Amino acid sequence: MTQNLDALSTDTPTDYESLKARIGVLSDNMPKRLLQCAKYALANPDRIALGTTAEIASAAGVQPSTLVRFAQTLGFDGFSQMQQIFQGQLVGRSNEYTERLNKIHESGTNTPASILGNFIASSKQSLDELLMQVDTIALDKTIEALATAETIHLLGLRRAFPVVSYLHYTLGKMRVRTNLLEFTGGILEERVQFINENDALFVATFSPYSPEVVEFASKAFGRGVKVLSLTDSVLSPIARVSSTVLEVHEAEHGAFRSLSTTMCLATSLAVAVGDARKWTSLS
Amino acid sequence: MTQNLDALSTDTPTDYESLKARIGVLSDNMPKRLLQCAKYALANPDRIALGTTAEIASAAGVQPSTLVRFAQTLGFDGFSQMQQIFQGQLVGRSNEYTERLNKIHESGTNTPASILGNFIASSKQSLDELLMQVDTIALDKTIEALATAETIHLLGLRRAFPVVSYLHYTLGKMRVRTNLLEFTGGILEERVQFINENDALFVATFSPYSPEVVEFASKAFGRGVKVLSLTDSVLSPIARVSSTVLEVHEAEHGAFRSLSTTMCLATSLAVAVGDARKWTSLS
DNA sequence: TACATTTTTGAATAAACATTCTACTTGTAG
DNA sequence: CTACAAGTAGAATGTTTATTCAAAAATGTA
Repeated sequence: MTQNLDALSTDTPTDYESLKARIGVLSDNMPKRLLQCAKYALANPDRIALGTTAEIASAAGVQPSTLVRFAQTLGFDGFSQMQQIFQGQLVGRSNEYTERLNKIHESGTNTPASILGNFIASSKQSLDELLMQVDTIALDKTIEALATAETIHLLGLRRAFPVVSYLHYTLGKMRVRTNLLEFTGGILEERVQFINENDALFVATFSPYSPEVVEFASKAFGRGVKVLSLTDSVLSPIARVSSTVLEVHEAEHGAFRSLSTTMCLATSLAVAVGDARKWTSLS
Repeated sequence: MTQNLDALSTDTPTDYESLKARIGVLSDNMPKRLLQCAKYALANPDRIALGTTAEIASAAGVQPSTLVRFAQTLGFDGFSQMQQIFQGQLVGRSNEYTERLNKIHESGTNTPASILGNFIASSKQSLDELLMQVDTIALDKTIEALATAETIHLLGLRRAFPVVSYLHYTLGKMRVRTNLLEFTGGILEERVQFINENDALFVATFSPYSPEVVEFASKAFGRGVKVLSLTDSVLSPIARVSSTVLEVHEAEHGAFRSLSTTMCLATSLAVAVGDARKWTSLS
C-alpha cells in the first residue's frame, strides 16, 4: 500500500524497492523504447549498477540517450542518479551503515542505544561476510591440525588475548590439552623449545600486529611446528610464518573494533575440534 | 601453494582471490603510499568496485595517480582494469550467498563449514534479539556509572573472563582506570575492601554461575559499591546483588555457547563509556 | 489523408574521468 | 655532506562519459 503511494509520488525513488514499484506503475503507459529499458533494468540490475550508458544501451538494444530519458521519466535527474540506487542494492546497504555511523559519530549524537544498534548492524554484516569469504580449505586444515595435535599452544596479546583465552577455556572443557602462553617479560621466546613437534601453535593477532607474537610464531614455524593463525588481513606479517591462515574482518566504530565475528569463528573452531577429536578417539 | 605461485606469476590477476594473494606477496617491499592503497583496498573492496579514482583516492588519503600506480604495480594496465576484478567480486557475492548457505546445509551437520554456518546464523539471530530486547534504561545507567567511576573493577571467570579481559584492554586504551580481578586462590574476597565508594564493579557471569563471583559481588554490593552486571538471565543470582543488570542470550550449539553477541555488547559499552568520558572531561 | 503530438534518433557538447608527465621530495649509498 | 635513486604530488592531457538538442520518425486524431 505504502509502497504504491511512494511510487506514485513525484519524488525521486531513494531505494531499490520504491524504484521497482515506480517502474511497475509507470510501465502501463510507457512508450516502446522506455519499456524496453524497464524490462532490461529489472532483468539485469547488476549491469545497470556497473556498466556505462554506452554498454548498457547496446546490451538493451536502445540508444544511450534513451537510458537518460528513462531515468528522467522515473523522476531522476539523469542516468547517474538512478545508477546509484542500483549500486546501493548491489552492496547491500553496507555503505549506508558506515555512512550513518560516521555521521552519528561526527554530529556527537552518540547515545548508548545508537552505538549498540550500529555495532549490531555491522556485526551482522561482518558475520555475513565471514560466511561468504571464509577459506573453507584453510578452515578444514586448521581443524585437522588442532584435532591431531598433542598439545595446542595458544598465543595472543592485547585485543587477541580474549580470543585465545576463550579457546583455552572451551577446549579445556573438552579435555583437549592446551597451553595458554602469557607474556611475562622477555621470557616468552625461550619457550619455543618446549613446543613438541607433535604440537600445534595457534596464534591470533590483529593490526597493529605485536612484534613479539610474530617473532615467536616465526621461530616456532622455523622449527617445523604447525602454526595456525587467525588474523585480519592478508597483509598481516603472521601470514608468512603460518601453515594455515584464517581471515576475519571485524565490525568497527571509529578506532574501535568489536570481537563479535572473531568469537563466532573461535567458537566454531572449538566445537569442530571437539567433534573431530571424538571421532578419532572412537575409531 | 598454488595460490602463491599464481601470485608470483607476472600475469594480471583474474579474480579477487589471486589479487589478494598478489597484494600479500608484493606488500613486503611496497612503498608507503602504495601500502596505504593496499590496506584501503582490502578493507573497502566495495568502494573500489563502485567509486571513481578521485573519490577512492580522497577516502584512502592518497592521490588519484597513486591508485593508478598501485594497479600497475599489481600487474594491471591501469586502475580501470583492476576495478573490474573488484566489481566481479561484488556481483558474484550477492548471487552466491543463498547458494553457499544451501551447500553448507546439505553438507551435513558435522563439517567445520556447517558448524560455522550454524553459529553465524544463530549469532545473527541472537544479535537481533539483543537489539529488540535490550533494556535501554539499564544500558544508560550502566554506562553512566562506568563513565563516572574513579576506577572500574572487572570480574569474570571461566567463559566470562574473555569478556572482562577485553573490557580491561579496550577501556585501558581509552585511559580509563580499570582493575582486572583475577582469581588466585581464596585471596579474592579480601580485595573487596580495596574497592572505593567512588568506584564501580563490573561483573560478568553466565550459567553455571560461579559462586565465588556472586559471593564477591554480594559483599561489594553490601558495602554500597555500584555493581553493574552482565549475565544471561534475570534468574541469575547476580541480579539480586546488582545496581543494573544487562541480559544477553547467546547463540548455542549443543552444550557450547558463543561469545559473539556478548562481545558486541561489551564493545558498545566500552565505546559509549569512552564517549561519555570525553564529554564530561571536556565540559 | 492531413495535421498535431509524442517519441526516437544520432550527432554535438560539456563535464568527468583515468592516465601520463614533470618537478619536487625523500631516502640511501658512497 | 654529496650524489644518486626511488617515490610522490599535482598539474596537464587525451579519452570516455553522461547529457542535451535539433531533426526525423512514429503515433494518434479528425
